[in-house]
Amino acid sequence: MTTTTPKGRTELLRPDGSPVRVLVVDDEPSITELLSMALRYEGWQIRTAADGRGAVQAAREFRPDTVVLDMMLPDMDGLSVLGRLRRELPDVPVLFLTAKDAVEDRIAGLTAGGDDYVTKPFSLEEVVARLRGLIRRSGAADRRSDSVLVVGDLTLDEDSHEVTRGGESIHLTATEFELLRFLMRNPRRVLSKAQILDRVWSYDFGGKANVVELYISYLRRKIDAGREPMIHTRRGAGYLIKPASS
Amino acid sequence: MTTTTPKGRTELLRPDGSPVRVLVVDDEPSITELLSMALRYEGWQIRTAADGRGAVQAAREFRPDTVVLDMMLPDMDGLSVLGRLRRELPDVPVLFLTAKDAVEDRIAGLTAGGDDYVTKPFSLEEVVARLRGLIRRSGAADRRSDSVLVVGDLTLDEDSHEVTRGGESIHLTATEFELLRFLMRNPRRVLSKAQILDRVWSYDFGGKANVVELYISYLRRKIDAGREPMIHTRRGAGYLIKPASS
DNA sequence: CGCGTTTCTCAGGAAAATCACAGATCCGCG
DNA sequence: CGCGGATCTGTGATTTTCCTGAGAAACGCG
Repeated sequence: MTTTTPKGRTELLRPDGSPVRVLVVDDEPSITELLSMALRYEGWQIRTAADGRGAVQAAREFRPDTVVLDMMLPDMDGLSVLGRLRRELPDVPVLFLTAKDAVEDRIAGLTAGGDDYVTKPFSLEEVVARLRGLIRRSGAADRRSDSVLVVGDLTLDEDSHEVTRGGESIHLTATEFELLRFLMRNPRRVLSKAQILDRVWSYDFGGKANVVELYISYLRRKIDAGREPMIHTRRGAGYLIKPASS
Repeated sequence: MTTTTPKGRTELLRPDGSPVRVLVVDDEPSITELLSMALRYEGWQIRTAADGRGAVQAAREFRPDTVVLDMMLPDMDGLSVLGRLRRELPDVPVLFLTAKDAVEDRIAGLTAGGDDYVTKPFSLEEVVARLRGLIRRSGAADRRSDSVLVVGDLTLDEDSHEVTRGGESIHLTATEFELLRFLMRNPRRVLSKAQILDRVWSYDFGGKANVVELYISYLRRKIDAGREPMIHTRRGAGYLIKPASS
């Protein structure tokens, strides 16, 4: 089920109308904190655990709808934790966090059941998007909630990664796509460069804030080219997207 | 009966609209877990058992539409289990799991009655495809549900393994066929290399994700050669297939 | 056992994406 | 109207990702 808040944000809810519950398992407090903040902001209920033992117990008590699981835990290896979680929560999809390099070798079978993973360092937009996807597809939320964001004549499909304006298909790079998704998930709302940087770029990004301007510029060329602009600058404040002519 | 979800996935249902029920029998928890995840994702209801005794009991209670049966069980040999299962479930088709080498001899005779088998290590695509075939042919699901996938002018017949584009027949190797089937069962959806690997390659595959690129390349030569391409790369995300010109 | 086919590894090169830098442009304000 | 900070964008270096040829190993089959 989805509802739309007065501000235009859509949020996922469970069929009975209660908030989605997410268990976050990672031993680095900075990560669990970062994720907690971001996921609470989505309107979800969060519980955190720092190790496998705590994860299993939290799973038992908290009965989450989905789990974010770091594969690198201090007390037991990721696969054992996964096994025990599965015993507690057979139908709950898991989003794995893995180190960038450890990826290739053995994510075996992990995505087979509809699970998913992101590599560290991740961007919050990516984690949120993937969690939304997992929840949506698992049936914990109403299945009819679909994967298409619409603002005016602009559409963005999170499954096919397809973006269209006025029916015309538009090709975006991965970063452009995430930036546009973030804008479109917050239509008519001014987003500061800092917010955008924190959300769309990975948490360890060391570069200049100028990249936001740069990518806004890229997006405009592709989205607004020739047409009535939908992406607007609020000098000294940030950017916002809204339907043309309003 | 088949229904089509909003996302374009088709799922098998029983004539009364309830989900298909599958009993999975294997003594290795990692296998039952892997299969449970994958088969649940197909929208089926799963029950597992770890030995012959449990299998018979589960059969009696759960009344599955089909059974996945490891022929190597701890308590009794495969044939006895099969016999007792048959007494409980006379008309239910069975998918045998067997070790790669111990195959040919006796299994061949067993499949005469409409059953089927796959050898360990298997790929999930293969298991799912064969189960779908068994269910379809057994009449547990509506018989009209057919075995041909169609995307644009590309067709793939899961029964005859025939592939055509624009009417022209195309010869694919086994791996190419499974990859294309997976793509075509998820048209217009971006599939990551990890997803593809987990689904199309066997669960013990230790190689690099580069094989996916390689086989995509093979497929393109055969499917897209000269024509308008249907297989598309989403850099940093994965691959997807969709009808040409859209 | 030998041959053709299939599967897979490896590595070079091509293509695309990301980002820093810097000069151009815009805007609000005095 | 002119200034200064904020924003925009062209250029090109760097990094990442992807494609594909060549060949080795495994397999299937007669």
